[in-house]
Amino acid sequence: MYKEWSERFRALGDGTRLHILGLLSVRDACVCELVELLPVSQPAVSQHLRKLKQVGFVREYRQKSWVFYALRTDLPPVIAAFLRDLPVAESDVSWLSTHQVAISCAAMEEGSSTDSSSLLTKSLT
Amino acid sequence: MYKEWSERFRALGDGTRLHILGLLSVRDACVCELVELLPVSQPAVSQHLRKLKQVGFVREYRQKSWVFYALRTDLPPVIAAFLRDLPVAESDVSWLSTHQVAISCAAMEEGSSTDSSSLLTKSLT
DNA sequence: TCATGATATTATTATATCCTTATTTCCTCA
DNA sequence: TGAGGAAATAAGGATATAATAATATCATGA
Repeated sequence: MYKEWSERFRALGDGTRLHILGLLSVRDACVCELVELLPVSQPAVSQHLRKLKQVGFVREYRQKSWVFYALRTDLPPVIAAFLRDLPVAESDVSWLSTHQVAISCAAMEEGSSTDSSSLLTKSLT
Repeated sequence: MYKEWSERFRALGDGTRLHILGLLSVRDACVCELVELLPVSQPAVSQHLRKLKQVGFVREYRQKSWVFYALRTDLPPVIAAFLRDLPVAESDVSWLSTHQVAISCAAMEEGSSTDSSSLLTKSLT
């Protein structure tokens, strides 16, 4: 009866995963960006993302060479409410706003317009 | 930054503890009642209660020979909202409603009126 | 199709978690 | 004050978790 919710909460019960969710609440991000912003190795980030995907908190989509992760829009209301209030470090927000490596690269490589914000508004398929 | 919340969620990340919180959302209960309703030993129940107390989800108070546990009323809003929606097995609800061992004993022993419901409405000190 | 870079998986280790049994502590009340 | 019951703590073992390093997979573009 409580198995599903205990799994969801275990997924939230780790500082690194909360950090990831906070970052994704600012904008979608690819794995390499998360690796830059988090104090753990790339495999560790991958494993955390897998866990977050298993419980249905994030989805992934491929953009050029990069795998982007995004918060799902069909989160349980309690979880969605929590993530809305989740604080994000100012330094993280500014990094994501300015130093957008992968998004810049993607935008350049596909020769699209200078509006790279379209990458941030992907809807859940 | 995320330490406090990850600890709270780790406390919720266990089926037995969610079960306990569900029971306490019906009414306050003493440890021996929880032991009867849960499929684990008395020390295990005590340890779960300690963890729930450490993160501020429950409080304890003594009533005669028994230690009662109750949900705190100053929970973080997200947690309070979750607990309001948390389902409780019908069998648990009926056990707590009818087979109220410790409360009956306490009421009898202190020779009080037949209204044992006062025990259920303790406010947080 | 092959090389490359991005991500995922595997193997391993250290630590944390959760259970049990045994024991101790702490109230209550005779 | 001391006997008895209720609950907490301690000790120990099995499993889960989270990190790393090493390796494998996979998509892209030349």
